[in-house]
Amino acid sequence: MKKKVIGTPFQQHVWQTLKRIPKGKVTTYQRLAKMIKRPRSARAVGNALNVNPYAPTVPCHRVVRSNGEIGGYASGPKKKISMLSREGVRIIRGKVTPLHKFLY
DNA sequence: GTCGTGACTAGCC
DNA sequence: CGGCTAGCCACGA
Repeated sequence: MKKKVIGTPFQQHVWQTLKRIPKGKVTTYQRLAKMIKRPRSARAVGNALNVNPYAPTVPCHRVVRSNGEIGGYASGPKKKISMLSREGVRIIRGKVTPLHKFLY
């Protein structure tokens, strides 16, 4: 079994950082971008998640916007809300509440 | 709350 | 190889 999915160091870093987030916690695109030394690449981060070959391995549903909004999800925003709600994250009107409390 | 601009990468022709 | 477009976005006015 040789999983040689490299893609780009950028994407790998994004996935690795996202994977290290504990359950019941969430993060924002901007914060995640800063973690990977690319504070201006919040977009690239979102793009990386969209193409992530580790879909079930990378909890992309734990990533929300800085505004606390769910943003989007490759499998459907409803799914994202359902998963977060299932982990104990309170979603009100499609937004994480209180976001700061669940921020990693 | 809305509008417009900025910054980064991947994919396609 | 070179240029252009789109994306799970963010911030300031």
